[in-house]
Amino acid sequence: MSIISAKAALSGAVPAGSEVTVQGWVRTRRDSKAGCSFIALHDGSCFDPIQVVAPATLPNYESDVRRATTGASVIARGVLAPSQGKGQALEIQATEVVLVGEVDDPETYPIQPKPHTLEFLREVAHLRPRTNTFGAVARVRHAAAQAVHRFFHEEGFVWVNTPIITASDAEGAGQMFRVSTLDLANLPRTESGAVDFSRDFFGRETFLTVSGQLNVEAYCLALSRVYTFGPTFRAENSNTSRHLAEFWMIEPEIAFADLAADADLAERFLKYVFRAVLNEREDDLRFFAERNEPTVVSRLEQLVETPFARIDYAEAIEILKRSGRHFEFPAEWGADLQTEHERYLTEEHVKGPVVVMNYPEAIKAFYMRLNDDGRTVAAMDVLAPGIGEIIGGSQREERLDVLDRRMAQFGIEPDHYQWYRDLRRYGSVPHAGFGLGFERLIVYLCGLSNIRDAIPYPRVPGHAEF
RNA sequence: UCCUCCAUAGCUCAAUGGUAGAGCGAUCGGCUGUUAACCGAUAGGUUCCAGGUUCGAGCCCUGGUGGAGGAGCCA
Repeated sequence: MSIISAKAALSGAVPAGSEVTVQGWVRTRRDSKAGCSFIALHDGSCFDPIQVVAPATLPNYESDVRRATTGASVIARGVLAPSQGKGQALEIQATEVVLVGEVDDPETYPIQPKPHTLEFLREVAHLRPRTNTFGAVARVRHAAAQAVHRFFHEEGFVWVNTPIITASDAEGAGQMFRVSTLDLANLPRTESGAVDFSRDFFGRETFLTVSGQLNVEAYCLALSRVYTFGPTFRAENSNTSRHLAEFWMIEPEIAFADLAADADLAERFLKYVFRAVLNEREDDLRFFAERNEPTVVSRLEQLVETPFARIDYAEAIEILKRSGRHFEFPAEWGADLQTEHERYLTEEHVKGPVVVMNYPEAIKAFYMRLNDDGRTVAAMDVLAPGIGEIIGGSQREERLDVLDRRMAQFGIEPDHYQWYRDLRRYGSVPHAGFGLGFERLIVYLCGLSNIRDAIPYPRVPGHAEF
């Protein structure tokens, strides 16, 4: 008698008539005076639970089966058989039911068999994976993460684990979390009274990383095609449905490549990941389409099949000006595109995904390559209907003299970036890359409205419970 | 950080300044190869906290705390 998952039981992978064991948690139990109880048992292996039919003739029927309330853990052995009822093709005709862990107070068990608000479920983050929604999010997140690694692996990329703890100053990417073992109540001081970080664990100030990009560039200029995929931290006090203090970022970097190659990579990447999730998590996506966002499947299918348009920033500004649309912030050359601008471009003008390229140099980061016109940099944003900006990237400045000028212009201390400058001194090549926040991808895939539901344990200002 | 809205039973929400209610969930019973079943009954309340106004505050005022949406910043 083999132990099988609900997925194996329901998918036909195990032939009907087999003696099997299933184990999981009770979603609902319905008692029938016909002489049995119906237990909807979920184990997370797929969206649907497996129905266990427990006959009243079981010796522990009154003592255990009738106490298997919502949330209890159960092992059931029996025959996988065609269901006599409608609603499922197969079910377990149980010959033995073991109540492994009961719910000691059913009244206060938070996950009741009824709809809950996502806000409430955030307060019980340790139990919310037992719900339809968060089980499905977890499976989609896994499928997407696997697809990310598979895509890069198949394209010959090397996964580089850039450091979590970094001594690099924020290059304008945001506030950083300090990492220190100093005694906060008794800080060592220098003669001038400043905190003496030379006595800290690393002998200097250190922080949690805000990006692995600069580190991964070094590996790019050796291994040619590399990427990072790991946790990233921002200490910004931003309380929105789109920001987390701890999130996962994906940052590929390619050598001997320009911005056009970067945009091509971004397009292939998104299509690969979306196609994989469409193929692998059809059950979960169907649920999200019913529950969250009706277009969640159709918009993914459309994005996979539509070639991404490419327009210049300057062209985008002209399109916005000619649109006749009133924007809260008028589109002007030199200003960054607002959310309302991005949505107009992708949802109404292009009516599909679009890559906007070559932004004014003053509004972009110091490491982005200065174009020959001297006023724009080789930066790109990928915009998609229903979400707006999903990827940001650039060709990097590979010329040391230009990089030094840009660092000076942005007021960046060159001493902290000697190793980064070295990459331009020893065998520099044109290279490019992009970054995207993994949770924003999950929000889009699942049709969620708050990024706090796209990560198991969200960290935001004021909250690090669980 | 700024703006707006919100906070009442385990959950979702009602309640003109005058006796705090319903649905769902839970418990018990009934019924049924059931489908987040159905029918009946029962239990369940510091109305977020601290002040204030009033004969009387869930409701009005002040200050907190917490939540949501939007903005800015960004991924």
